[in-house]
Formats: sequence, C-alpha cells, structure tokens
Amino acid sequence: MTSNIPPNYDPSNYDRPSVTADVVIFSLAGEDLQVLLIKRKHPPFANMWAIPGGFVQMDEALEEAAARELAEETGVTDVYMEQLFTFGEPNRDPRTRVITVAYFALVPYDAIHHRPGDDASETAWFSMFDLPELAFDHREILEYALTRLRYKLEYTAVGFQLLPDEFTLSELQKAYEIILHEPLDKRNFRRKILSANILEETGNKRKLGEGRPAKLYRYREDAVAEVKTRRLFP
Amino acid sequence: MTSNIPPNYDPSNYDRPSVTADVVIFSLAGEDLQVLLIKRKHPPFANMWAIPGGFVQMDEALEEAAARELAEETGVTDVYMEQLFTFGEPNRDPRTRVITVAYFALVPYDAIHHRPGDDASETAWFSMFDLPELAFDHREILEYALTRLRYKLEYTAVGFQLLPDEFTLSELQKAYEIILHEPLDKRNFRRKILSANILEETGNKRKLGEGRPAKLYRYREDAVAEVKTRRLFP
DNA sequence: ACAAAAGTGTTGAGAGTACACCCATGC
DNA sequence: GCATGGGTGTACTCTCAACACTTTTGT
Repeated sequence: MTSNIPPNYDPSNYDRPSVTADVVIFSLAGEDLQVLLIKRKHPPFANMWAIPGGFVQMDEALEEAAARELAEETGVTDVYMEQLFTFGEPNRDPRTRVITVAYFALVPYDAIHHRPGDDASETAWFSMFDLPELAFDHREILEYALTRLRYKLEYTAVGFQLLPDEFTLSELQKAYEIILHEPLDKRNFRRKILSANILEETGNKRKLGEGRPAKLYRYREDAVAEVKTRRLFP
Repeated sequence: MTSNIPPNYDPSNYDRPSVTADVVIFSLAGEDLQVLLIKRKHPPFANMWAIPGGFVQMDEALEEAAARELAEETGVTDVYMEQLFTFGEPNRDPRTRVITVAYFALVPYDAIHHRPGDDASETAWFSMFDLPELAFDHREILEYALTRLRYKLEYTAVGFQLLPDEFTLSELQKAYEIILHEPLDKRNFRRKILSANILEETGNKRKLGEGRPAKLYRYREDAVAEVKTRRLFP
C-alpha cells in the first residue's frame, strides 16, 4: 500500500525489487495462434526463449512500459493490450527479486509478420500449441495468457483485433476456431457476431481466386464498448 | 520482463520503484457492504483514509504480503483473496514511485467486526456506498474492486465467503442483493444457487425469534471449483 | 459444368423470468 | 390466531444448438 510509508520516508532505506513489464504478443499466422519470443543471450537461462519485456522506467506508467516493449520488438503501436497479471514469486529470477507486470497484446498478422524488431535481439514466432522450453516462469505466464484470451473471446468480441482493418466473417470465424481450438457452426457464428452489432460492412468484397467473393467488414468505431451480458460461445 | 537483464546485472545500477501490496477488505454489516480503511497519520494525505497495505518484503510473495497486511489489520487468515490489478502511474504517490499490487479479500462478518487490528493504526469500516475522501488513487482502486466483486458474484458463487460457515439461503440472497444493489427473486435465486451444487445442508436450523426456522447450509468442501458456464444473475 | 467458398432459416430443447400462496414457529 | 420469515411450482419467453442447401464467382 501507500498509506504506511513513514513520514520521513527515504527510498534508499529500503530494499526494493526490480519491476519489469512483459508483453505476451499474440498474432495469427495461417492456421496458427503464435506468440513472439526473444532468445536470451546470457545466463541465467541463456539460449532459452522468453517473453519480451524490460524494466519499468521511473517516469513511465506500467502500460507505457509494456507498449514501449511491444514497439521495440515489433514496431507496432496502437493495438489491443491489457494487463494480465502480476507475477512476483521471490525466486522466479535467480539473480534478484523481480516482479513482472504481464500484459498481453493482440497484433494483426499483416501489421507485424516478417518485420524484425528495431533492436538487435533475436526474436521468433512460436505456435502457442508447440512452445519451446521457456526461461523463468514464462510458460506459466503464456498459459495464463491463453486462458484469458479464450475467456475474453467468449465474452467480448475481441477476435477481430487479430485481423486486418477489413476482414470477412469467414476469416473472423477462423480466428475464433484457431484460438478456441474447436470448430464453430457457421450460421450460428454469423448470427451471433452480427447481432452483437459491433461490425459494419465496408461495401468492399474480397475475392481470392476461387469461390464467391466475401463481404468485408470492419469494427464499428462508434460501437460504444458494448457490454456483453451473455457468453458469445458457451 | 526478465529476459533483457544485462549479463552482469547489478541491482544497484538501476532506480527501482517501491512495491506495495494493498488489500481491499470487504465485509457485510447489517444491510451494508463495508470496506476497512486506515487513517493516515502523516503527509501526504495526512488524516485521510486509505486502503491498508505495505511494502512487499524481498523474500515474500505478493500474495503473502497481501495476506500479511490483512492479518495485521484484522487478525484474520484463510479467507478468500485474489489479485485485483496493479496500479503504477508515475505520480500516484507524490514522494516517490510506488507500484501497488492490489488484492481484494472477502471476510465474514462474524470473523472480524469489532476486532481492532494488532497494530496501533486507526482503522474503521466504511460503507462502499458512502466513502470518505481517500488518499492517493485509492478511490479508483475501491471502485474497481467493487466492479470486480459484482462481476465475480454474477459468474461464480463467491457470495458465501462473506458469511459465517453456516448460513441460510435468505442470508445468502441478502448478501447478493446488498452487493449487486438490486432485489432478486427468491424462488429463482434458490433454484439457481442450489442447482449450482456447491452447497449442502448442515442439518441444523436457525431460529431468530419470529418466523419459521431456516435450514442452514455450508459450502461443499468437495465442490471441485465448478466452472460456471452461465452467469448466475444475468 | 464444376469446383470452391459465401451466404442463408427453421426447429426443438433448455434456461431465464415472472409471479402468489402455504408452512412452521414465537408471541 | 396472527405476525414473521421460510419454503415451494408453473407458464411463457427467449436463447442456444443442430442441421443442409442455394448463390456467386473462377476455371
């Protein structure tokens, strides 16, 4: 808390933990839900993969720090991001006490893939369903992030945050199926998404060679963050 | 994150924020949802009320720190507690950078009221619906805690965590009504709670002078944390 | 004409909601 | 016997889930 700080509080009188902001960066590639990881160069856990993140600067909000890390690794700004959980077991980092405020971000495929980050670190996309060995407690963080993402999808229509600005209903359904890992009924999906009243037709159509061209939709900017009272996909 | 720490990392090379764990302690008193606050003795915000909390010790998990604060203020252990959110705006504490991991706890009325905390600080219970002026961003934290509590009540039956070990269905319904701030239908409430299959009759009855004695229920310990697929009170 | 993907309605089952009276006890 | 709170059932509506064919385009 902040209420028991002694009157003549001097920060240097206290041991203080390091605080980092880590970002679980989700994206869809083809038929796969992927997450961006960084290869560690130094011990501990050298050569293992880890969630991107970094220290929270003293004049920087937590969400700013997370957004900065996201931008550093991907060049992307203005995407969906929310605080996930704060992990603070005393020995999760063997060197020193590190408390990690974890975020997760949803990044459209076209905004990010094949664009290496600005810094020199080695990054790569991994399937959420086939993860490498991970540093620290990062596997736990990723699993928790996936749970939360699924939960969110079922209650609030955030799926389109992983798609380009304009998308077809089939693409949106596919995104949901990949993440939830189960097939959805086409007619029921469309009815439910459209009745949620958060999408609008752009008037354009997408033709990809074969088959009937599909109507393109976008997220309605004026859709006042509608609270879903029912699960979208129970 | 923890992955970008330089190889020869020395904690003293970095400015580090202070980290506190604060606990929003909810309880029911009569017809009111109350929260336990501490009166600050020193600036900033001297004589204003604040959420109890304190620094996270270097060898202490976040949840341990929160549980310790809870025990210090109330003497209570083993109650429902969950992480709420982490607040870290740079200037939320005017003295120095303080990041607060907020928790909320549900404490049964009979376990706590009229029992002053162990330490010398002045504490008092306040109605959640009639709060005093609060220090720091603590009003925001309380409002967020109430939102989460209501949300949880609607989806998962945590209401009984605010009641004694044995309670009547009317008492449970009353608790829900107080927190949700709306009347509930008696027959529908009972059907829904009982069909959730998390309660069992104790065999005992409560008689309070007038009226027919009510069956007492307790939480089924073997109720394997059943996932609710539907909202309890849509 | 046929292959490929888009698009479209109906029916049955289960859950949610609204609603009013009898029951057991104390005084 | 009456006041007080406990306890119970039913009908209607709405949402969910399951399910198959037609339409539009490219080749």
